[in-house]
Parts: sequence; C-alpha cells; structure tokens
Amino acid sequence: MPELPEVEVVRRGLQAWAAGRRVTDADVLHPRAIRRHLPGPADFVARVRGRRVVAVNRRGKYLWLPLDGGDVLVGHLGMSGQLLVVAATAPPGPHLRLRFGFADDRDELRFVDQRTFGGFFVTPAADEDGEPPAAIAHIAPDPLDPAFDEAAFFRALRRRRTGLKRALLDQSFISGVGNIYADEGLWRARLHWARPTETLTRAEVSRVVAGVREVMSAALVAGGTSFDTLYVNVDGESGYFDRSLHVYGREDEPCDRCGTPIRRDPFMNRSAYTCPHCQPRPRRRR
DNA sequence: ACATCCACCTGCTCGC
DNA sequence: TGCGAGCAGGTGGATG
Repeated sequence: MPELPEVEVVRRGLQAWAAGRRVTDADVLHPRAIRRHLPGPADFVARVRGRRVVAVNRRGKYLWLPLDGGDVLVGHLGMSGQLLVVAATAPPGPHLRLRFGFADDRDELRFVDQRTFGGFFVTPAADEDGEPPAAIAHIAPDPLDPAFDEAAFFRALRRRRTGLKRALLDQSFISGVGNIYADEGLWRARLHWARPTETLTRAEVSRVVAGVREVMSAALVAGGTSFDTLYVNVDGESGYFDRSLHVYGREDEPCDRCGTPIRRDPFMNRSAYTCPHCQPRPRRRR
C-alpha cells in the first residue's frame, strides 16, 4: 500500500480540490469497495450525496473527511488504491470502484483499486471536534504528528514482547509505517528488524523514530515512492523517492554506508531488507 | 489480554 | 507459448 508519505500526497491533493465543496452524486461500481459500510451501497450513496466536504484529514494511512451533517467519510487505499481527479467523460478503466461527482465541475473523484483491499465507509463523527471517528480510534498518531509521544511509544515497546519491525508495522503503536519505511528507518537507526522490543534502550528508540521521520519527510518532498504507476497523486503523477531507498528492494546490491551486499529475509509472508554489517542480527530470533 | 498468522484480491515476473 | 509458483507498498479477524 501506499504508506504515510503516499497517503499524505493524496490528502493534500484532495484537500485542495474537494474541501468546502458539495458532493452531488456517488456511484458504487464494486460492492467490495464499501464492504466496511455495513448498511450497503444504497445507504452509502444516500449518506454522501448532497453533503459538503468540510476538510480532508489523515490518521496514519486512513483518510477521513468530515461531512456537514455530522458524518465522516473514511477511506483506506489498501495495497493498490488510487484517488484520482479526472474528467467525468474519461473512460472508466477496469479497476474503477467508486465515483463521486461534485457541484459545478466536469471533473469527478474516482477510487480506482486493482486488488480491492482498499475501501470507504461512512460513520458518525467523534464527539470531540477535530478527532478522528471511533472507527479508526485504534490507529495511533504517526511520527510526523505533533501528538506523537515518543516516551509513551518507548514504554509501549518495552512492555511488548515481539520483534521491532512487527511493532513498527502495528498501527496501534505507531501509524503510517509500512514495509518500505520500516526497513529504511531501521537501516538509518542501524537496528535489526528482529530486535526484541523489550530490550530496546531509550536512545535506540529515539534513533528509530528519528530514522522513520527522516525517511518519511524526505519521501514526502519527493512526492512519495513509486516503483511503477500504482502509487500516484490525485493528478495521476508518480513520486520519485524510489531513487533514494537504501535497502528496500535492493537485495545483493552494496550498502550505501559500508558496501556489504544487502540481504533479504522472508518476513511475515513478505520481505525484510537489511545490511548484515550495519544491522547485525540480535542473538534472540523473532 | 496478547502475539501471530492468514485470508482477502489482481497482476506481473520468473523458471520450467 | 503455457502454466504454476512466488511476490507486491495493508489490515482485521481468527486462532493459539
């Protein structure tokens, strides 16, 4: 999926294009795209139609859009979701799942999602203004959020008995981090993905948080990471941060710090990339 | 409660 | 050229 920087690129594009405007129509072209909206497609369309988008917010990798009238439109891009602003007359393409029409515009907002892991739903707003809805309250603040509490993150890690990368990918501890930025942050911090969380020092946690922050901030400036045309902004343009990756997807290539060939390990049905010299494996496996 | 795993999808690449 | 296996940026719910 798009991770935090890619989702933030989309959020900014949407905020500029959709905030303050009224949805005039919505279409559900694939029911899986709204599977988390339990009342179904007709109810989804009815709750969105005629509503004004007040703002476009993000919590981790979730987008949440308060609507006038007290509901919130929540969306997640999954592994392959795109939000695109295109002419309403443009051909639909094979993976078009949702369309949203807006007042006084010949362009429309499209949710295009090849693998259909992404989706949208409408849910009541939180009691507190500016807070994410209850449906995504389990998502922790991300490391770029001023609300992110590093000391609390450290305490939570020490309480947890798992490996460091597993914890980084757990969105209830720290959000926005996915497979790419976890590996890149760990490389910057010179820590191994299997490091037991209960043995981490405060300084090591600072290093990994700083590493993740740096790599995400740099990726944001580059418009996000794209290896192909799957990850794009609302205008369909790819970011170029893949040129700045140090370990992710670089098996057997030399480490940019020490020249040691980068190693790929199977990890949770995926991969973990490390420099075996800069990030030695801890004695205890996980 | 906590930690781990896998199903949910489509499409591309690789080796035979 | 065809075909099966493996892989891809995520998540929530089931399972132990």
